[in-house]
Amino acid sequence: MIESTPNSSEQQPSTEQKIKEAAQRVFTRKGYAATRTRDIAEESGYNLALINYYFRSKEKLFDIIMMEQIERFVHSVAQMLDDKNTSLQQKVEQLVAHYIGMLVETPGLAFFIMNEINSDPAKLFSRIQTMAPPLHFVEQWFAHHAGKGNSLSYPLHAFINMVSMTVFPFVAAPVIKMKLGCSEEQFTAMMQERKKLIPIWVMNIMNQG
Amino acid sequence: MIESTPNSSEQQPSTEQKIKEAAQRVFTRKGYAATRTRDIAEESGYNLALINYYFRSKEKLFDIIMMEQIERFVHSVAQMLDDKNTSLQQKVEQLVAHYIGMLVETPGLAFFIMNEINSDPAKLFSRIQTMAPPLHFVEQWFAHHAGKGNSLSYPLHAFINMVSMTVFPFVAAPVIKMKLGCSEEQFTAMMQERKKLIPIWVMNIMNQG
DNA sequence: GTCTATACAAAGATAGAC
DNA sequence: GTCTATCTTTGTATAGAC
Repeated sequence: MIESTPNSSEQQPSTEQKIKEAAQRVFTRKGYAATRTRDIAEESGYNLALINYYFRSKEKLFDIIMMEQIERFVHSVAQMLDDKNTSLQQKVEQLVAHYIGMLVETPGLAFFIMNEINSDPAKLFSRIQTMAPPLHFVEQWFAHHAGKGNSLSYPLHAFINMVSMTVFPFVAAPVIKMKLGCSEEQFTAMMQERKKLIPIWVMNIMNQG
Repeated sequence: MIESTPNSSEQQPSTEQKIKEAAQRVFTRKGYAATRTRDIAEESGYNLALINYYFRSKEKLFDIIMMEQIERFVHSVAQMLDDKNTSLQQKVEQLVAHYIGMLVETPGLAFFIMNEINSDPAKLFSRIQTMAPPLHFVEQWFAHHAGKGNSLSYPLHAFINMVSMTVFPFVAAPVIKMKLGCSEEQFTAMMQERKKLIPIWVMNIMNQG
C-alpha cells in the first residue's frame, strides 16, 4: 500500500494534495465520465503515472474526493442534529438551510451523490453509517409522531418528503433553470426562498393525522 | 444518414428493432456504464459492427431507447392532463399515480432521466417541449393560486414539491431500501402508500397562504 | 519520492470485403 | 446488410532514471 500523507500542519500542499485539488477542479468542470486521467495530470502539472502512484485508479481518486466532501458535510450536520437545546422545528430549519447552502456552493454534489447511490449504495451507506451516531434529532422526530395515530410508516414518509423537497430541485436544476429562463441567480434565489418554506411544509405534514 | 426503418405494419421486427430490444434488455440488466456494445451484439445475435451501422454509437443507441420510453410516458400523461372534465385534485392524483406506476415498472428510468438532465439538459428539454402542448392542467394549477395572495413563485414551488416527493424516492431508492432492510417489496409498498398521500400533501401546500 | 517513457488491455468506432 | 479485421482512445501498470 501507499504511505498515507504525513504533513498536516507543515509546509505547502503535498503532491498528493495538489493532485487531489486539480482532480476536483477537472471533475467539477467536466464530470466524471468526460474527465480523462490525462486531463488531471495536465491540470496538476504532474505526470500521468503519479496519479496512479498515489491513487490506484481514476475511480478511487474520484471516490476519495467526493467522500471527503460528504464527510465534511455529515460532520457539520451531526453536531447541530444532536443539540439537546433546540426544538425539532429549529433542527428542521437548520438542516434544510444547511443542505441548501452546501448544494448551492457545491455544484454537482447532488448529482455525484445520486450517482454513488445508484452505482454502489453499500459503500456510501456504510461510510455514512459510521459517521452518524444516534442523534437527538431522531428521538425528537419519532416522539413528535408518537401520539398522533399515524401509521408506523408516516415518520419515514415525512422524512423522505423533507429530503426530497430539499435535494431534488438540485438534481433537476438544469430543467428548472430553463423554465426560469436559464438564470443561475434566479435559481439560487428560489432555493433561498425554499429555506423558509420547506420547514413550514414539513411541519404541516408532520402535524397531519 | 441511415435509412429510417420502413416497416411499421408488416413482417417481423427488423434487425434494427431486434438490436434495440436486445440493448434494452442488457441496459436494464446491467446499467449503461457496465454494458459493453459487445454484450449487446451477443444478446441480439448480430455482429458488433451492426450496432454502429444502425446507431452511430453506444450512447446514441441508449438515448434513442430511453427517449422512446419518455415519449411514451409523456404522451400517456398529456391526455389525462388535458381532460376538461376532471378537477385539479383528480389530475394531481392521476399524475402522481401514473408517475409512480411507471417508475415502479421501469427500474433505472429515474436514474436515466437524471443523468440526461445533467449531461445534456437542452436535448431532453426540447424533446419534451415539443411533446407538451398547452394543457388544461396548467390553467387549473395557476387558477387555483390566483386568489390566494401567494407570491408569484408559489405555484412553481408547489409544482416542484409534487414532482420532488414523487420522483426523488426512486432516485434515492437504494438507500431507502437499505433503511427498510433491503426488501424490494417493502419499497414498492411504500410507494403505493405515497400514491394516496402525496396528493393530500400537495393540495394542502397549494391551499396554504 | 518524483518523474519520463512505454507497454498493455478493454472497449468503442470504422474500413472494407462480400 | 452483414461480417471480419483493424484502428483509436483511454484507463491502468511497470521499468527505470534521477
